[in-house]
Parts: sequence; structure tokens; C-alpha cells
Amino acid sequence: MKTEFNDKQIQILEVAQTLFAEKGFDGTSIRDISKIAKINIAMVSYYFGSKERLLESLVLFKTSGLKEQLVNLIEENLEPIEKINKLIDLYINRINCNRGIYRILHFEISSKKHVLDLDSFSELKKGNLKSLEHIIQEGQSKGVFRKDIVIPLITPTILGTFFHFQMNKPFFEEILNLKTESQYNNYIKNDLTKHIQQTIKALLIYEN
Amino acid sequence: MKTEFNDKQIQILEVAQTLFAEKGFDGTSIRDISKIAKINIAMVSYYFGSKERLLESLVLFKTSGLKEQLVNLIEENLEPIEKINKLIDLYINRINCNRGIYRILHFEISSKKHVLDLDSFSELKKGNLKSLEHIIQEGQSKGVFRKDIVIPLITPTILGTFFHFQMNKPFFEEILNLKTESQYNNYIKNDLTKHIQQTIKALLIYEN
Amino acid sequence: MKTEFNDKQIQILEVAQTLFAEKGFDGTSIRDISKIAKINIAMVSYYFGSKERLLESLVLFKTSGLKEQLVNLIEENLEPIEKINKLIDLYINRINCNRGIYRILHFEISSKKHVLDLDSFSELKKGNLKSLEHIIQEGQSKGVFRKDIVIPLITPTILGTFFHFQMNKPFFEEILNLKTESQYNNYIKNDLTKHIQQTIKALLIYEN
Amino acid sequence: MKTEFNDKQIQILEVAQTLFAEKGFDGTSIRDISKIAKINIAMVSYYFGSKERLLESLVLFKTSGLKEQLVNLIEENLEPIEKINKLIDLYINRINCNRGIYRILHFEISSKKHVLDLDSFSELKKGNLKSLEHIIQEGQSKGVFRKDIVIPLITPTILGTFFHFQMNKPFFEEILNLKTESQYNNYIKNDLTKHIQQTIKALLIYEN
DNA sequence: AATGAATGAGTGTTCATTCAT
DNA sequence: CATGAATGAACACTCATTCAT
Repeated sequence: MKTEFNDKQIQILEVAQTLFAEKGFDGTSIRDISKIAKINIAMVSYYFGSKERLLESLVLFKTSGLKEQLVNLIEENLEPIEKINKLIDLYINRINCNRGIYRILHFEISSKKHVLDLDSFSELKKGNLKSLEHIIQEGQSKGVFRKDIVIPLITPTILGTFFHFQMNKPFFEEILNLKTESQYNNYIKNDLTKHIQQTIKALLIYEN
Repeated sequence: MKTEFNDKQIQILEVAQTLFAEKGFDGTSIRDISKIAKINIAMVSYYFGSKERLLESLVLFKTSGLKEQLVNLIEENLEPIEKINKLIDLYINRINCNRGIYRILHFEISSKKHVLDLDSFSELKKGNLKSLEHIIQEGQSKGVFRKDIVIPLITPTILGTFFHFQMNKPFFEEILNLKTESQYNNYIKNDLTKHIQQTIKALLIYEN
Repeated sequence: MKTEFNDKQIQILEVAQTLFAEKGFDGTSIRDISKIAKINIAMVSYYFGSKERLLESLVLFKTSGLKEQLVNLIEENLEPIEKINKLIDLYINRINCNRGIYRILHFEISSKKHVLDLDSFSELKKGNLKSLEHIIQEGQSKGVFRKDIVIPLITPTILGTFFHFQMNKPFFEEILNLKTESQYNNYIKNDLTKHIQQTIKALLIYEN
Repeated sequence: MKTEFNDKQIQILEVAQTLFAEKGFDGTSIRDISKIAKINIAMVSYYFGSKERLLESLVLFKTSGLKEQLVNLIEENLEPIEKINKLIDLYINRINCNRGIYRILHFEISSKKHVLDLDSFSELKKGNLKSLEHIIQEGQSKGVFRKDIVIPLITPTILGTFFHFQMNKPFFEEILNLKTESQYNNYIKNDLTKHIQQTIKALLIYEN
């Protein structure tokens, strides 16, 4: 599958991301997409082949570059815990910018996995896990992280906390008294991120 | 909205839960439900009014009793950390048994909130939060929990970790080498639950 | 598959036959059918499941009864050659009344055979062949028909001649100077039928 | 309409013939043709004007030369019945090599007659008929053929028998136990051709 | 001379819902 | 009280064709 898209394709992908985020994959029709993107209905099939292949392209489009960012992070000259914190920052930032696609990737895909060719996404997840593993093992060999950590369960805690917060946006807006969109986004950037960082740090360092 | 359902309604609700879990709300048609539940297509609209109101009923039906369980937990004679552990156990157990509905509640509902009357669910979440608050404050006054905890963010970490694991089932089955359904379920009951408990304990107790 | 149809289904089947005859199976849309039959577009799928299953139903509907007619013919007290002539009459008459379906059966189905469940039609053809066989063997044992006849090739000559005439209707209207529909139909009933009867008789009796 | 085609046009025509034979005119899309012929989608419209005009060109392309063959046949020094037999051979051979186009010409064209400019094809048929007429009249004047023959109905019997056999290929493969393609083709070349020749001979000679 | 991009109209089918019985 | 029949709207997708280059 090609990974480069022209302007019109990108336009479609952006609209698709927004709508998928708002209404889910099944809840979004290509009519919706074409109407908002102001393109002909046939364009989606024409450019991407089908609605499902549009999703695949969207995944490819929006996840490109993450791997490089992680590799760069690993090679930075930072303490392990600082790398972890930066990685959490990176994750939340990226996902926050690409809400639609990540929501779909993590929560809609299980049922469609037989249909979608998402090996590339699986590879991405494995790569991410490897990066995390690398950082944690570095911390362990430096004697600052506990030895008995189940590394694959770290990511669910990082991303799961964030997603759960996002998915229950109206609820948290109410009980945390976040009245504007910017207050909400600031809360994510500051308080929620800090909470996740604190949680992971405690888990990595605290001796039960 | 009434909270009692007859046998046929319950039958529909159970099938709906299963299918919603498998294919999502939009991905499930009334036809699917009526075929598997072996009832007439018109029954869903007849009994519940519409597909969306069916979902509301499902929420009501499946979340009833949780509040009582939490209140009972609070009143047990246990150490705060033991209460937290038990609460995590309780959550994961319940959600694991009612996968469909919880998945929908947490990840599909935001987009439908304008349509669904989910005040009752919001109330439930607030009640849950209150129970958690109660336990944590008990631990704080006993001097075993840190004072600077943002309590509303504890639930996202507990549930988010679990959901993220669930939603990426195929991925974790592969990298954790869980070959059978029972191995997978055992991993949740033992390892994943322990991971979450450990995480929350570290967060509550560890002084940064 | 059920073989009884209600009024509306029959109405659809009749319209389908006409349109299939005029424009072929692929050339006819269910929109065309529904418009002319003055029914909702969804009715076709609703009643028959799909366009292809509509064709199957049409085959079933229009071929029913033929077998009985042939069996009755066999048992009549007639000379073999008279039975053959009557059988040709019967064929041409039936097919002429159900042009659409027979045309499709003989000329469109080969490419669709993997899709259509037409065992029943194949059975019909075998039954017809058996009836023909029976009559010819009777004639052979009476000493009036030749012994070296390849019976399965008789039907292609009977039906093929008729179909070829039909399919080239405009051509034959021109060269035979058949100006009205009734002239054309009369030509089939009299001259063409006689030609086919004469041909088959010559083939069955004439010693090379 | 021009009757000469360049290499690319011929390539398209060959592919079109194959696909029309397999799936019918309506069942074949320009996309199918262009994909298999490995040419641009727009080429068909560009070279031939439209899909229907492509069919017209195909007819022209594939029927050219037949007339000459027939004229040559007439002028050969053969007995009338031998000419008839040779003509049947010629027909079946040609048609067998150009199955697609003849099938369409005889069975799909009636419905499209308002659209297709097939005067040229009609001329061809008239020419063929004239050749047949010539041979038969020769036989009649030699006293070997009956005088009361309806000549225009001879062709339907020759071609119709063959087409009907072809169109019901799976059926005849089964009941005649023709297991391979070559067995099937041999049956046509030998048995079916002989059957048709015998039939026409009987018709032409046998006095009722 | 040839083609990639683009399109409006059309395809068969499924949807949640309504309604007469 | 319950349901089979029916429907209009929407679905994803394919069609033959056009047009700027």
C-alpha cells in the first residue's frame, strides 16, 4: 500500500478522522464524509477502494513518524524516568491530536480485524512495545526500576487511562468543572498527564 | 423508565449485549438481534421503543446492583488497601461478565449522548466515584494513603487499563502467548488484576 | 424453496419475466421491476432475498406443470409420430407464453450457474429428455422410427430452431414480410411449428 | 464505420469477445475489459466511442470474411448435398471459434436493436441466406432436393441446434458423459455436426 | 494521440421503524 | 398483546463516460 497521498486524499482522510472520532466507523457514512469534504461520493471508493481501505489508509497516514520519534527519544541523553515521562507526554500529545484514528484503532478494530489488513498497525504496536522495553531495561540495569515489571501491561495503563478519560469527556467535564474546551485540553496536558506519569513512576519504582 | 423486564425482554437484552460487544452498537442490526433471540423483528421497537432506547434499557438492566455491592464493600471490616484491591476485583469481574455493555458505555456513548437518556448511568458513575472517594479518604485519615491524590483519575486508570487490554485482545494473546480462551481469562483474573492492584497501590502509597 | 407465491409476489414475477425477456437479466434493474410492478424497491429483496433468487423463483414458478403435461402426453393413445408432433406443439406453446424465462434459462444461465441453485431446472430438463426418450423408443419398437437416433440431440434441434427464430425476430419479420405481431405469432404457430415437426419427422424416419 | 483496426484496438476486441462470451454484454464492464487488456479505461470510449459501439466494431471485425468463404463454397464443384454439409461444417467451425460474438449477436441483440447500428450484420445474414438459397435451388433443379422447402427456416435449425447445445453445455457434458474440454469439442466436431447434417439432409430429401 | 482524474447516475441491498390486524 | 407485512431512506459501491492536459 502506498503511503503518500495527494491533497484531495489528505482532505478526505482528515474529514474521515474527524467523523470517525465523533461517530465511530460504522456510524459514519461515506456520504457524510463526501458531503463535509465537499467531494463526490464516488471519490472515496475511487481513491481508497472502499470504506475499510480508507480506514487502513488513515491508520497508515496518521501513525507514520511515531516510530522515529520513539527511536529518537531512546537515544536522547536522559535519565530513564525522564524518558518514561517524555514518552507519556509524546503518546498523549500524539493521540490527542489524532483522536479519531486512535480511538478506532483501539476500540473498533477488534471486531473488524478479519477484514482489515492491519498488520502494519500490529507491527507499530510491537515496535512501540520494544521501545518501552528498551527504556525500562535501561532503568533496571541502572538499578532505578524494579526488576519484576510486566512491561506489556504498562502501555494499557498509560493509554487506557487517557482513553477512558477521553471517552467519558462529558462526565469529567462535569465533575472536574471544566467549562471550556481549552480548560479541558489544559487539564489533559497538565493534570492528566502528570497523573499518568506519577502512576507509572510509582509502579516502576515503588517496592511493594 | 421502568426497570423491570419480562422474560422475552431479558432474552432480547442478553442477545443485544452479546452482539453489541462483538460488533458495536452501529454494527449490530435489529435483524441480527431478533434472529438470534428468535423473536419477531418488531418486538424490539414494540418493547423498547427504538434501538437506542434498547441500549438505555440494557444499561439500566446490567448496572443494577453494582451500587449495592460497593456500599457493602465500604462497610466491610477491611484495611483500606484491601478494600481498594477488592474494589478492583469487583470492577474487573463485573465488567468481564458484562463486556458488551461496558464497552459501549465507555466508548460508544459519547457520540450518542445527545440522543441517549443516560442520566441514570451518569448517576451510577458518580455513585461509584463517591464510594471510591470514601475508601480513599478512610485510608488517608488512617495515614496509609498519600494526601495529594486526584481521586477522579483513579477510575480511568483502573478501568482504562482493563479496557485497553480487552480491546487489544488479539495483540496481547500473541505477545503474551495466551493460546486458549481460558488462558486468556486466567491472565485477566490473575496477572492483569494484580498489575492494576499493584499500580493503584503504588500510586496511593508511594511518596514521590 | 417454497413454490407458492402470493398475489404481490406473482405480480413481481410477471413483471420480472417481461423485463428479463426484453432486456436480459443483467440489463434489468430491480428499480425497473419495482417501478413497473408499482411496488416498493425493497419488496424484491424482501420477498425473494435477492435479484438472483428472484430469478430462481421465476424459474420455479414458470416451469411448474410442464412435467405433468408431458407425462399426460406419453399416456395418450396416439401414434408415436403424433406424440412427437404434439410434444413440439406443447414446447413451442409453453415457451412462447413464457418467453422471458426460457430465454434466460437457455442463454443467460451458463455464466451464472455457479451462483444460481438450478438443480431443479436441470432435473426438469432431464425429465423432459426422459419423456422424449420414452416416446421415441416406443416408435422404435413399433418399427416406425430409425434405430440409430441420438435422442439428446433432438431437443436442441426443436428448441434451438425456435429460439433462433425468436432471437432474430426483426430479421425474420423483414424477410418473411410479417408486418404485425399477430402475423408473426401466426407464423410461429403454423409455419415454424410445422417446419420443426417436419424436420424431426424426417430425421426420425428417413433412412440415410 | 471503418473496418480496419490497429493492434491495440484488436487487443481490446479480442478481450471484449472473450468477456462478452463469458458474462454477456451487460455483465461485462469496460473496467473488466481494460484491466484484462491492460489498457487505460478511457481507451475503449476513445477508440470506439462507447461500449455499444465497441460491440458493433466487434461484430464487424469478427464476421468479416464469412461472405467470401460462402461464395467460394458455392462455386466449388460439389454435389448440392455435399455443399450443404460443407456449409454446416463451415458455420459450426466459425461460430465455435468466435463463440462470444455469435452468442451476443443472436441472443442479446434483439433488446438493443434500437441502439446498435447493425445493418451491416443484417446484410451479412441476408447474404448468408442468399448463398444457402443458391445451393438449395441448385439441388432442387438437379431434382435431388424437395421443392417445398422454406429456405429461411433452414438456418434457424442449423444454428439453433448448435447454439442450444452450446448454451446448455454443462447439461450435455453431464448426460453425454463428456469429461474433458477436448471430448466436448470433439463431440461438437463429429457427433453434433453429423446430427445437424443428417437432420438437414433428411429435411431436404425426405418426401413426407 | 493518449490518459489519469474525476463525476453523476445508477446498482443491489439493508436499515429501523410503522401499521393493520 | 403481539406480529407479519411493508416501506422510504440510506447504505457502500460500480457504472460508462467526460475532460483537461
